[in-house]
Amino acid sequence: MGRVGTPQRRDTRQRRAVLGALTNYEAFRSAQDIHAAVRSGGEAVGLATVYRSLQLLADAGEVDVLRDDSGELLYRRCADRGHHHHVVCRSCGTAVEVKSDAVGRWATTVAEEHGFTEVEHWVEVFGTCAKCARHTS
Amino acid sequence: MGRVGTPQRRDTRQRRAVLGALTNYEAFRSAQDIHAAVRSGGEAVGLATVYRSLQLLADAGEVDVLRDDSGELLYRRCADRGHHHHVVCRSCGTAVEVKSDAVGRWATTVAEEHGFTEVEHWVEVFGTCAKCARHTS
DNA sequence: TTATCTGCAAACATTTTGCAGCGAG
DNA sequence: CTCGCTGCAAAATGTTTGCAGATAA
Repeated sequence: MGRVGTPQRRDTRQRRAVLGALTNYEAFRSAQDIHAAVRSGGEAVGLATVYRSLQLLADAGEVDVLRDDSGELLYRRCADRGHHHHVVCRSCGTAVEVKSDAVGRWATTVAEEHGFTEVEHWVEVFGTCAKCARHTS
Repeated sequence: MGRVGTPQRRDTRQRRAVLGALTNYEAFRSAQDIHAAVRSGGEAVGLATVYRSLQLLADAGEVDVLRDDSGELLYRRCADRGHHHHVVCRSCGTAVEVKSDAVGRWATTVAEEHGFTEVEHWVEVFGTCAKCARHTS
């Protein structure tokens, strides 16, 4: 009879490196950017391992994930582990965490009015942050 | 001196076929699904042409685009040409158009409070539609 | 006639996966 | 000693693009 349930998680040098790169970093970044950051920090970690670690962290709710316009996945470790949204800078990825029960309630209500169940909502706000506005103008 | 501005749009059999497949179809579908639908309707159209047509239609605001969980782009022709959101069925793609000035105002306000400009928001609601809930249960 | 469109195949970019060896527990 | 993890390279996926010929206007 096969093993069920979540396998043990091991504490490896590579996973510590990925988590380290995410900690206290305010911008959403792609897996490739994070990989580059880890490497330039002196740690040798394979790209596939970075992808696998990020997936694990995302599944565990340790990091937030969103897609940019081009469809690339971006990752960031947020202070708030609960449900929240982001205001993300289109140009540098910097993000601010935002809470709003109102939006969630609106989504659920509207969906249920149309006969939908198991309602989930996805809200992201994009803009140009103050710093990037200064550089660009 | 080179030509500037939008090139002429030609009315071809292929584009009519793609637009036809989108007209009065309530679900969001991938380019590949739409391609299959066009073909099974008896029209010979290349996949690349379908992609190009959809891009053109999307740029013109004639069709709405969103990404599903897997990152695939889905297309649908909506009645409302203005800004609106969708409640989309996770399982069949059927979508209901929803208007909400409140959500837009909330997004803009919150973003500006944090110093962001050129604010844009992205809101989609996912759920299981009544029909699919019946089939699955 | 001529600029745009089409089809095909090749190119792309991101992400996933198979596998053999490594290493945490 | 085991079973999960890693690195690499190969595969998979969805989408885009170059080019030569077809075709609206």
